[in-house]
Amino acid sequence: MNTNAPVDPGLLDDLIARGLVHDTTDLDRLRARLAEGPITVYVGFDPTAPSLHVGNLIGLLALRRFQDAGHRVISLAGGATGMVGDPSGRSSERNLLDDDGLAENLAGIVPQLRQFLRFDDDAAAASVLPAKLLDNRAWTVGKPMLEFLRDVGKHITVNQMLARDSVKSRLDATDGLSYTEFSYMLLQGMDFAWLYDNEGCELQMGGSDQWGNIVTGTELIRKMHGGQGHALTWPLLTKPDGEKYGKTAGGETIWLSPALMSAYRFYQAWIQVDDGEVRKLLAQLTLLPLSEIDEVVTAHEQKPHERAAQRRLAAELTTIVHGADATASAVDASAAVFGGPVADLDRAAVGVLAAELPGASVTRDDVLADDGLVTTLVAVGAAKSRSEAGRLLGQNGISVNDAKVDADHRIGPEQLLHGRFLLIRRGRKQAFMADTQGK
RNA sequence: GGGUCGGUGCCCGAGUGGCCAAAGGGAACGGGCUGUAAACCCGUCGGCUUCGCCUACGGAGGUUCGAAUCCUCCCCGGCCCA
Repeated sequence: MNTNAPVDPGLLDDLIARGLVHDTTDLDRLRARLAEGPITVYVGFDPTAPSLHVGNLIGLLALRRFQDAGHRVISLAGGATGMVGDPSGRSSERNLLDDDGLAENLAGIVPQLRQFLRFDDDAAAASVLPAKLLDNRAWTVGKPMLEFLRDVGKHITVNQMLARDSVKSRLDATDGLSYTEFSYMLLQGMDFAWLYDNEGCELQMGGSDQWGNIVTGTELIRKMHGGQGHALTWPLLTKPDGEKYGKTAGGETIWLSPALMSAYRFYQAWIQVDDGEVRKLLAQLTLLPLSEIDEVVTAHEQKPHERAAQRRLAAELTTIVHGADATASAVDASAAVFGGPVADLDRAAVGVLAAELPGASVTRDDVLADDGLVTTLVAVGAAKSRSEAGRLLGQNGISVNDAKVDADHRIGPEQLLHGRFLLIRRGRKQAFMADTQGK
């Protein structure tokens, strides 16, 4: 490897301009180090769920930005740390994952980690340094406890651990903090120190809630190896009200896995973003150059009703996560749902909707029954219960194939699109498909 | 281990024998206005076979005509003491 390979000198300033730098250890030193040549950097992802979600997107893209800028990146699957649970940013104790759950989550996440970076041949083709994917179980699982206490624990005082915000807030809270979670920062710190020692990794990045964990790592690097580690954190993605980002209009987590959230729903989540948020999100979550982002935003401000900025944001993100084809389908489906009458859609277009929209299959008899509407609303997920379905109907919140319906509405066979489908809308933004499959 | 305070609906938080499916706030959802935006206004916000019934106030019993509210035991957490 040519350690003198050219690196993009503008990387750090670009990150700052995008609002992606919340805090760093000694910015000047980091800047100087980055100027010297490729650095090895890592971001860790704990398998807390079977898929990554928007919250992880900044981290994935951060690695991508570093790789594109000529650096060597490591994405770390937290198979070990995931067993313990990070108390950072949480007000209550985590439930421990069992082995099966952990294995399942890892199986879901690891391919996603691969998806965002360039490995081996792909890296060669793009002439960037190949990315590396590691699992911290490799150096953690077999670690004897006494060795851990002597090698790692000895270097960190409980005094500093107690001073961490993540710990302090939990000490003040009524739920307390278990010793297990308290120890989390040592495990993560050990990761950084191990990567420094074995992979030459000098920089760890993460959300601002990771600061304490990361700095524990730089501390260990200094004490165990006499080296200099750097930390860089970005602000957590939050909504204007300070809530963590990651929920859709329907209140569901924005997952990256198509199995958990279709491309259409993912696309819609971004289309609906507030005007005030869109520039920030474009800057932080896309790879578009800032100059282009400013153009898009300016255009949007001139004709806000066209929602060009939201469309661009949604398209960019959906492409990154789901690919160009899925994005095209999502755009088509969106046009169908929010465009003209669905009765005009051909069979293929309805098929796309059926695939992209949440929904369910129901029997023709159930749909056509006296209470078929309510039954269908619940089956399809438009209402959580029959009570809620009734309420929504009473509030004028439901339409079937574009037409508002009331509680007395009875579904007739002529309403079935292409003899089998029903487009159900709840409110302005949510759409569902019922499919009788001719049954 | 002892003492003490506490565990209420998605969250926070009132309630301390009937008027409680449980105040108030937040979130969320629907309607109106819009641009699939914000703000604002109105409404809803446990379930069901919905003018009634069922389930629910950490768990299990008990007292009572009647309990989220009283008693007993248990579980969990905070704080103080050991």
